[in-house]
Amino acid sequence: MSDTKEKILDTAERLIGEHGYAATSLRHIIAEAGVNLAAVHYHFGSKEALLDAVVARKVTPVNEARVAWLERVEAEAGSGPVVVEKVLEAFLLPTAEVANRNPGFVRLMGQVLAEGMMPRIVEKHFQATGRRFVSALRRAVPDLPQEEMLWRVHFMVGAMAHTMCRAPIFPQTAGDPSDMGPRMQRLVTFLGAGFRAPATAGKEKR
Amino acid sequence: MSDTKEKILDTAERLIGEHGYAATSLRHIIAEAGVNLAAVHYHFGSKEALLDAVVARKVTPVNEARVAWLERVEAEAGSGPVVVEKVLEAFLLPTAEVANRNPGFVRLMGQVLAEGMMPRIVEKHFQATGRRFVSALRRAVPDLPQEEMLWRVHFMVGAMAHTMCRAPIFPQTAGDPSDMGPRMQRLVTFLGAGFRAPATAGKEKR
DNA sequence: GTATGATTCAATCAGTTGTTTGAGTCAAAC
DNA sequence: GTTTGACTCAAACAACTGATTGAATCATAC
Repeated sequence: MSDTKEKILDTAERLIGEHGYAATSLRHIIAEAGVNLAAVHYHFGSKEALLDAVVARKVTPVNEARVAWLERVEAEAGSGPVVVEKVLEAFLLPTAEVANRNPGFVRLMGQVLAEGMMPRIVEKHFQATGRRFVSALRRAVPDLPQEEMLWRVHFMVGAMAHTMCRAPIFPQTAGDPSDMGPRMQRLVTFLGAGFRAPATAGKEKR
Repeated sequence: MSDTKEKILDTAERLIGEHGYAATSLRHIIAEAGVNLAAVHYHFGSKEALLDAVVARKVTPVNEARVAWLERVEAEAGSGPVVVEKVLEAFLLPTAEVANRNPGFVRLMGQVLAEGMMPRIVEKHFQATGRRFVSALRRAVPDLPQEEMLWRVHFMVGAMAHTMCRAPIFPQTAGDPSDMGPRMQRLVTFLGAGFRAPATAGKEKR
């Protein structure tokens, strides 16, 4: 791959991860990358296509790692029940692994989801893997009504996106703030308990 | 309050809630509001100050309702333990109540948090109430280490923000999609179980 | 060496951004 | 009736946006 092309991808990944898609201009990117503006359109065609390329470059291996991990979990479970935390680990920990050698990418993924940018791009790169994991979760929590399951997946996406790209509001005492591992582990604990919770009673409250 | 000023606030609230702060221009706002561009700067001074005014207008009563509800919960608990779900209800259900007569505002609040826009604004309007609820949660889950508590609050904010301003990725079968009540109730169930979960073991996985 | 195709470059396009200006309008105060 | 202050208006500001152009550069193949 051309050196210029790679510099653009790297810089776009970092800047969009930091400031979001709408707030990051092509001129910010090319200035930091030290390349010409026209190179962006030459190599990618448009700003939106650049974002797509940035996402595509790294999300595919992550999704493959997720599915591979999930298949390992399902194989271990055999015909017995799947532990929901194991499914969540298969989904969340691959990003943590990537994050430690590539923090910019994880923030970008969080931004893509949190900013709600380009539903088309989200759909394109996450739909297939997403459905795969929804099935796995359904098997892990079989008693939960389908609708409540899907809401909980929605909650999970929100918590995950926020965790991947935002600094905590309240100061954390912990060690290395760039190490995603521990916080993802905590997230698994948190979400696992959430998925295990009995379905919400249909009563109106208060 | 001037008619023009109110129209600007209403329209800004709706449009920023729909598209985010960076993606909403003042000209979009004034076109839909049917007012003059200069009126924005006359009444508010700048785009950022407009956002501040939009948030301030309605977040104060919501935060007051939250704290009042929380005080009711704490009074009922007396010196006994506080139920974590009750605390979460005090935090989340006031927004659902507002949402049903004012959907634009809740989406805006979600955007403000999800887009990570204006940390200053978030701090200004949420810090005090936030600390109040962190204390209440600490009392509701006293065995949880402080650090893990704060992470869970972080997860909660993410799930909440996402729920308030994004359509679910996977199609939901449910009834009225604009009714925030049921989904907030489900969120309380989900988050409540998450907060109740025992602290994450410090072991490295895999 | 020359032709070829890929890549880079500065310059420019038309359109949008937040913001400012100064003249104009209007109702209430005197 | 005039003055005053609050408000609205069209017009313009400079800066920035994503995108396009056509000439210049480069390595490679012939």
